[in-house]
Amino acid sequence: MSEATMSTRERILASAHAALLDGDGLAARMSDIARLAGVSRQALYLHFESRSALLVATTRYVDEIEDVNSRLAASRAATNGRERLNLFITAWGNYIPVIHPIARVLLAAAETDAAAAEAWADRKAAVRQGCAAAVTALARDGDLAPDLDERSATDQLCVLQSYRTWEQLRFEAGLDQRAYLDVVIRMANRVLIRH
Amino acid sequence: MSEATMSTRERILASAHAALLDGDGLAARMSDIARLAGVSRQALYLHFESRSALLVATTRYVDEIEDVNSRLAASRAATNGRERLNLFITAWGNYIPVIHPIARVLLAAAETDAAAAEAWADRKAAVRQGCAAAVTALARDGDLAPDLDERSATDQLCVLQSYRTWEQLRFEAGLDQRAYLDVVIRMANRVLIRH
DNA sequence: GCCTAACTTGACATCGTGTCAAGTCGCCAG
DNA sequence: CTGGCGACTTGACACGATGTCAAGTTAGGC
Repeated sequence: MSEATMSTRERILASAHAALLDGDGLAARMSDIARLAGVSRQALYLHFESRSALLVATTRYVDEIEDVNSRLAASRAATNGRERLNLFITAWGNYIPVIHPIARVLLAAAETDAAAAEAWADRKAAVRQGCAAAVTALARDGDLAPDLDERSATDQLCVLQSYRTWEQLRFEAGLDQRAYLDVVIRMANRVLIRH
Repeated sequence: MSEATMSTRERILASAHAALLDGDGLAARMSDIARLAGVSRQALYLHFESRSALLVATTRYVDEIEDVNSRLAASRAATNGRERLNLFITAWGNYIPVIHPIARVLLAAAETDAAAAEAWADRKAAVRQGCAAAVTALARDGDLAPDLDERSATDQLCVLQSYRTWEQLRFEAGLDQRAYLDVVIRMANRVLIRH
């Protein structure tokens, strides 16, 4: 979709996305986004209630153009639990960098804004569902560690799959994306799998 | 130390601590802290350069009155690596709730303020040192999983010990402190220990 | 040619941080 | 006793960001 054919709303979302990608996205102001979109600052408020609402909408917009659903669908095709676990970790783990710039700002907004907090909670619920499905598949195969119930196993997998874990391993430990995936897959397998 | 005998600076720090503990600490304004301390808002700026500087100082203040050092010292007395690992996880894991209200706000400030970011980085470096020491002790005993080097083992332990992991397990998974410790100890043992 | 929806323009309220200058008060040295 | 100093107060102000408001412009459909 070229700039010219996009509706104003779409141009705003695309510009918000761009503003968050670039440099210090956290500092992106409404006026910056408006300038990028080539509209007035007030136009933003005609389409979105508030900065938080715009951030939430931008998150959904990126989910859509990056097609998060089909990325995650792959893991559902796995024939056994262990494969499903690894495919899910890889699919989600490779999506995190894509939404990271937006997630960062959304999370900051969530500290003070209820709508942003809820939007973030939704995402996490979705990830948790994926984790739970992988755990269930493991349990069905008899591969789940015998001291774990599915609930606790899901909690533990969620921690390993979390956005914060990715942030820490990538930026604090200094791993590259490949090494991050290797580490998380290793940890998940040791934590969850019977052996 | 009674209120009356405290220096103004100490009263400000104690009030900042109280303000962050209570309810929505993130919303604590300079004027709230001043009111609690019984001084003018400007007095805060006579003792601290900025809100961030006050937050950083408050963190150190709490570390001091809660004696974080002696809490962590216990694990250094362990006679073997596995004991040291579990003692360290317990000691730090039990300190997290204590600094949590302050850490939350400091972290939020760190998103935009370099001094706050550095203060937080310092804390994490200290935790990492503790993690590294536990890993080294495991390696010396020959208990470290053979596919791990100490560097990567430390990265993995740091994730499990992180403030964010605590937050997620306590507030999102809904575990109580005891269950949190059990989960992290279990994960750390499965991830790190040869078996 | 008129009407309407979408957008612009510019002014304004609000809130929190941080700064400034002048004033007050108690205490200590000479 | 007094003068001065350091610590704190008071009130005003600048600034930057969000969000609101009212009036004006413009392009397209009828």
